[in-house]
Amino acid sequence: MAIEHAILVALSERSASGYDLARRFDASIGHFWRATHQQIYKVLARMDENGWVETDAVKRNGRLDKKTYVITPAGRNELLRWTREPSASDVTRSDFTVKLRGFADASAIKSDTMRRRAEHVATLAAYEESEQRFYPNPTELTGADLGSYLALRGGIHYERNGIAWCDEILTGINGAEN
Amino acid sequence: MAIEHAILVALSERSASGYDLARRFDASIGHFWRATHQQIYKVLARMDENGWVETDAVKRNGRLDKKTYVITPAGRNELLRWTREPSASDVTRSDFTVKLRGFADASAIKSDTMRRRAEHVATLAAYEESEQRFYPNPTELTGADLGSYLALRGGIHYERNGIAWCDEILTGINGAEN
DNA sequence: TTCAGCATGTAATATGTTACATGATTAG
DNA sequence: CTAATCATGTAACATATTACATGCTGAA
Repeated sequence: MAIEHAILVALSERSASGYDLARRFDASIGHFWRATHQQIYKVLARMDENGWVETDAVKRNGRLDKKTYVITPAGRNELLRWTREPSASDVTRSDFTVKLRGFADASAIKSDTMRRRAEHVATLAAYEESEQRFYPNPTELTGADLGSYLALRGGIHYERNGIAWCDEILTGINGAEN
Repeated sequence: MAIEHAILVALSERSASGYDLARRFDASIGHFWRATHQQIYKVLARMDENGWVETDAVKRNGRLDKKTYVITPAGRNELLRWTREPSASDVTRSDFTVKLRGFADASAIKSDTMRRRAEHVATLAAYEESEQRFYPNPTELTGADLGSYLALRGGIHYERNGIAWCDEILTGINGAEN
């Protein structure tokens, strides 16, 4: 009961095909909810049965129809109902933290930490570019734009935090070596 | 291929029954990897077949044996092998961020944010207490103790970051109201 | 005697991943 | 003409959750 809602949010921003949604999940939404196209197609079919979405199918000689999914009033209603429920706390499953805690090989952990740090730096740069480009005047935002901006800010916080933690890990490991 | 490793880490610290592991997953390890007792029992059975763990079963008249799981050399080997692989980036699935991005009901999001902030504050306090109690001299730590400490530090960073983000969300929503 | 905690598990269901399958269109 | 991108899906498998089932022990 949650990928449905992520899809509803995506469709409330803009109608899309399954393929299109998959790409959007790879890009912005994927930063806090990942989904493959196979899963998206299955869930969309179920949501269609529920009446949360409608399709606008376009025939394509011989091939499967191209479908554009549109959120229905019932879908918007469901999104609203779900928004009003307290949200479950985030389940962060972190292989890396398991590894760190096990500490089976200090030098492997060290190089993994450096690799992760570089990933955080790259993602942060991408987020900051989006921030500058799309939200030059954050204090003037309202509604869905404000929500998207605050979600992006969450990503920025998360990446900065990740970098700081990596630095602390590296300092800790280097200190223990001497 | 990951809850196995979390269990191996737990068992490398200390042998335990399935029930015991479930409790440890509720407590410290559960902060970065959650698992129910049902899942743990199933996975332990598989790990036993793989030879990663051994059981030290105690008969209990009529009832199912009480089993204490012990990590084997093969299990330690597997843990080492896995540690040396680069770790997959964390999959953070955040209902809350989906909600925030959808922004279907500002006042519901506001109260949810306040609730989450309080959770972060409480968890942070618990972590900081552990830090003070168990790691009074962090610069002297080595090996698994250092790993556990750095994992805890990750939790502390995470909670502080969560609080800062909640504050930013609340400021943003309050600003948009005026 | 009742409730919490210890202790083990099965079964059904839901969710998510990986592999496979097909074919058009467009840019180099 | 070849590779990438658009576009849809099925099938098999793996993983995780929820409901159910059982029974002892010790404290209030």
